[in-house]
Amino acid sequence: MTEEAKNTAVRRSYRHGDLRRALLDAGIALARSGGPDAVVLREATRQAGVVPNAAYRHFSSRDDLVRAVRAYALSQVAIAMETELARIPAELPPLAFAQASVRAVGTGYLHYAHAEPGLFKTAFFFHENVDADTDPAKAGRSGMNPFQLLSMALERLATAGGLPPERRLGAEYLAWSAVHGLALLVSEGPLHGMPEVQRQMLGQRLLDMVEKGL
Amino acid sequence: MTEEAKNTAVRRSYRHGDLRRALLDAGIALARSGGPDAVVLREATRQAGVVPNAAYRHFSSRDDLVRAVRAYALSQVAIAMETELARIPAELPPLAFAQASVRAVGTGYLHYAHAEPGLFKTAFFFHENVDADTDPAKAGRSGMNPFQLLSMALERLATAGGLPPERRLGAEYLAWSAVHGLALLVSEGPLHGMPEVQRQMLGQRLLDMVEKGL
DNA sequence: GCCAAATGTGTACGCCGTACACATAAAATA
DNA sequence: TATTTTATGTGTACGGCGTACACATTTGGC
Repeated sequence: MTEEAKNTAVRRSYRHGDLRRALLDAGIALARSGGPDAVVLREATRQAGVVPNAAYRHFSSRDDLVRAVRAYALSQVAIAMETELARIPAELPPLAFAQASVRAVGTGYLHYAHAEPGLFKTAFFFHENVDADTDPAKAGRSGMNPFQLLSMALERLATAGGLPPERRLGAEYLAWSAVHGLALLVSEGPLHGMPEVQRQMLGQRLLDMVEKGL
Repeated sequence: MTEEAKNTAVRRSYRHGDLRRALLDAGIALARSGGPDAVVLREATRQAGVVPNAAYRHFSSRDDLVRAVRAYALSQVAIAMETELARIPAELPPLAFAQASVRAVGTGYLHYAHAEPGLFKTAFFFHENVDADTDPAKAGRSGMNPFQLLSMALERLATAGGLPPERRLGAEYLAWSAVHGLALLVSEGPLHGMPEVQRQMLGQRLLDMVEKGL
């Protein structure tokens, strides 16, 4: 037992080893199964096998913990988008490549919202404590956040001639609106639990709509 | 003082008069300034000048009170939509009338989301306790809920030939997605506090997108 | 080896939702 | 009108939450 007292295990020594990590993991697990409201500080400390107040050595408040979980969730969303982007054949003609990029970021976004509703909701749970630098997103794997990835895709589209310059400004928000709305209906709204096939179908039609209507 | 001890007033007699109404009013006020999470039962009873447990004679739980507030908020959304629908000149040619209808319901929805972010969020706060008959909405003034009003507008569009039959199925959800997404970005998201003009502009462009892309 | 900094503990407070027994006013019945 | 039932508000209590403050223990630098 060279290394004991790890993240989820109930440690035996006074010191924990990496309590911050353990609390974050617990917070992520809680958010995964219930969204941001389910991230309760005392429960996280319980899972880490530590007294409630120990958390305050690593997070200044419950909200601070939620923020950390949100940063994680946002990076996961970014990764989901990047994964879809990576599937695009590089040899595609410019316009097709750009269109595929827009669809890819949308698909990744929708996919994550369906696969991890709780974390998705945590990632884009505005409402409270929105500080400018955190919003709309934190880091991704490529160093870009979800919003930046969307902007990039739309810029590709504009450059390739698929998006008239006069419609460029604010296009991120229009596309984001459409995709975000469907993501919510699917992840926690009336479309929750919809069969996979129908969900993908609806996602594709929504992206058609965005592409045609932008 | 023929009638005293009304809604917000702190009554003097043992009986309140209409505690249920007073609690609902308080709940609405709380939701208005902070969304569903701000609806705290004890505060509502405080505002009604009554002991906490008195609430349980009228609402079986806090969630029950929130549900009542949500029903109110939904009816207000419906009314906002109906108000916009009423502005449409009846003598318009069928297709134009149908298109105007779709825009009207979208505009009403967006307008309410901007004017009453807290209540809007309460109205469409899925996530918890979604029971089939309550979802997606409760009653409006015309007896229709927001979702039904949207469906009606889209049906007009389909009938007028503005929406190909093969694209009719699920069109409500596509349109709803787009509008709902923007409503969220505006009411509690990164677009919160955006100047009125820009907001309306963005709303119109979004509805353009929906119209062209559906 | 000693001291200071970092990290976990103990105790306590005021919120919250809500269960249960009790008090009182209004309505129904006689 | 007198009495009983029912509706409605009160009192007390419990456990859970976030978190403030003082205290204990370990670790790391000198």
